Amino acid sequence: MISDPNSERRSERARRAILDAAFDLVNRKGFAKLTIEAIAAQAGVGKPTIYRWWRSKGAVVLEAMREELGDDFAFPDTGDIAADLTTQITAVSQRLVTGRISEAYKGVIGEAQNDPALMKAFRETVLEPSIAECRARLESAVAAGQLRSDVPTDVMVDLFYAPIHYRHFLGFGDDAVRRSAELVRDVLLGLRPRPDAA
Amino acid sequence: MISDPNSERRSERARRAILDAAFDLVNRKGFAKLTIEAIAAQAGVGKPTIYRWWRSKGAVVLEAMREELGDDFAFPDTGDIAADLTTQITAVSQRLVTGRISEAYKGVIGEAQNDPALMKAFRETVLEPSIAECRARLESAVAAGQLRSDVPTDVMVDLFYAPIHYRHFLGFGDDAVRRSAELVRDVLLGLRPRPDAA
DNA sequence: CTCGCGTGACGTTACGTTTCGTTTTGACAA
DNA sequence: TTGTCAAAACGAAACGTAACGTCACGCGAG
Repeated sequence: MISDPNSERRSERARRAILDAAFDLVNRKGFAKLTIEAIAAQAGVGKPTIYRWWRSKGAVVLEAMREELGDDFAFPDTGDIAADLTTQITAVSQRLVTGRISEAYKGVIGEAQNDPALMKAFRETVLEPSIAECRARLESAVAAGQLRSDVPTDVMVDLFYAPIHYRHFLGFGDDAVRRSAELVRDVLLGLRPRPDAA
Repeated sequence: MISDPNSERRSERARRAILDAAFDLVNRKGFAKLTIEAIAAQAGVGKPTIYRWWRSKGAVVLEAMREELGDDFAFPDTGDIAADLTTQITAVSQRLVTGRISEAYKGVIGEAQNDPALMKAFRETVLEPSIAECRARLESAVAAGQLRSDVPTDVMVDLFYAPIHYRHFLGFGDDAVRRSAELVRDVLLGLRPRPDAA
């Protein structure tokens, strides 16, 4: 590990080339066959430059994915919670399974299983912003009386996000996308307010 | 890759030693730091013997985990679906997060992201038997009028299994176990039959 | 002048395979 | 049931290869 580089003198050109090369390579070769040496070669950069600024290839790919993703995690709010959830959950599922970041996403989470710092970074920069947007939308639906109020919204979030990730990581493939609308419909069957006390 | 060994002449002694060493090492070192060479050394076995019978360390660990797990995926059936689900989902969550197979489970699924054959084997030998048991129990509950009949039971299974895996893979740790009973309770709020047509 | 940069080389680790005796095993004969 | 024998799996060792993460060097930009 190289100690304490001065980030003010950092080369933006090298940084961009590294992230671009990493993102291109992870999609063409897959995360497992991605190497720091290949990133350096394609980026026209020295290996020490990569090791100077990132702890692992997982960290590089996370940052590349993070930039590809942008910082717009906004949830639509048309007033119709069923429509908004169907739109967004399907979109997220599609982005995970068939989208540009699919390989990077799987790879980072796989590596993060053995790298707590990487897991922390992934959750803070990718997962939690997305969860927060979803929960905010669900809370507004609860306030509008469109969803029951006796199930915590963070559990509701899990009911939508967990199946998407579960199906993605466990290799259900396109099936996960196809069934995402059905998932939203079925979960909403249970999350609608009910007049009686069952 | 070595071609077509005769499984009738296979050494059970070597097989046992390899699986035991793999399972011990994956728990002590973690899956990422597990190597075929270390397995061979600890098992007192030559590397070619491992490569002769398994395609990768993931395949070795899967088989070791599979044997540790046994083939009893039975779901309790006391007639009370809430109690049975709470018991079993909590148990499965605990086994995943803090149990003996935790490291092996995470490692195999991580490697399976880049190894379709391993993913297929994992699903067929571990995941699907467990899902089948869960779904059978849910179907009997539907038949008994304890659960609504307008949500497919395979979606119901996902509502319980997906959050467990999702929380495990995304590093929620012990929190996943602590909240599993709450999860069952909240999901059941929505899966109970409702008298009205909302 | 400083310090990040690219280059190239370093020792190390693990890969997956090959070679080579040794030992086990199933098949067959008595 | 028991003995023998060839085939094949075995353990050990060594191989070339790939990528690791680090270091030393000289260049060039701030």
